[in-house]
Amino acid sequence: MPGQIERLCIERGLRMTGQRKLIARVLSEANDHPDAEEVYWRASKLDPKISIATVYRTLRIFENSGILQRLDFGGGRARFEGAESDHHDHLIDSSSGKVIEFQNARLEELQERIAHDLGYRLVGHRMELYGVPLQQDGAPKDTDSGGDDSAS
Amino acid sequence: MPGQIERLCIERGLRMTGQRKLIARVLSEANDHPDAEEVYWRASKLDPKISIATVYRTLRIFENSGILQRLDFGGGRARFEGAESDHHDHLIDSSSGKVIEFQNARLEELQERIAHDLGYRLVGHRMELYGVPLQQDGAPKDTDSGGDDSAS
DNA sequence: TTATATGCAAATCCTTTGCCGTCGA
DNA sequence: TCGACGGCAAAGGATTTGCATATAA
Repeated sequence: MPGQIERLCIERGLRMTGQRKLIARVLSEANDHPDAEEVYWRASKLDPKISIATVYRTLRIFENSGILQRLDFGGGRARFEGAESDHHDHLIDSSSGKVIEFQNARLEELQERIAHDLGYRLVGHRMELYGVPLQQDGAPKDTDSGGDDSAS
Repeated sequence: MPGQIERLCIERGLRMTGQRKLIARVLSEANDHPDAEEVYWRASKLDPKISIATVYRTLRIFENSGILQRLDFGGGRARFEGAESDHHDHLIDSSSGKVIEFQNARLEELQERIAHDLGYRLVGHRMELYGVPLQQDGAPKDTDSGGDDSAS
């Protein structure tokens, strides 16, 4: 039983080699947003002979086929997630690096409207929120804070 | 009369060398979001002997001092803008690469709320909208479109 | 004077590519 | 079969860094 990613590969007519099946499987089983090296490590456990070049090539092919979504949370390395899932954005926990997915219709709607008001048709967007856990006590008030780009 | 960037440098006690003054000036005069190489070209016109290494080093120092904001519009190179200006987000014209700045209070508010509802205190965020000019005729209806990361 | 900056070139990091043997359809 | 694919190592692009010299304070 092929995973969702492999199924999509077949749908798009991609040649399914052992390596691609493996990478597809790794991605289907991932609940996080691994970077290329991480995908490589996971795939290596199942096939120690796989090459990092193949991983990069395959990720790019999957991305170009609309099977994967390339993400950028800063830190210089691209990260990936399946593109099939319904749209969502990410909140990155600045203290732990943990990534939380969320959806918000009003947000989407607002973005469309903003783009439209500026004379554009929205064709894509990227949004990441960076936050620290509330709980405990934490800072009493807000903290406008400039954007903190690095999340390594 | 030092520009705004140089003034901030002095405030933070940074040693003001000729190169730093130059780079500060280039940044103060920029109305766009230049990358390191672009800053280098502009600075080179005023001091042909300046090194690209100095530009990179200086940009990083300014960023770490909270004087500059590092941006990432895809394309693999970091871009910069002064951090002093009031907060805004960016809309990138996918067809021309042009960058438009905008502000939207409801958006900010909504982001704060989303983070809070997820149990986080927002400490930063990054948002870019990618769009194509409306005008003319264009596609009749919407086009959800997956996220298009590249804007080179 | 003296710690800090700059220039230059080599080094790093992530990612892509040329070449050639291998393999899926 | 045969063109597409994978492995290896070298190439690339952006950015950083070691080292010796120059310079701001």
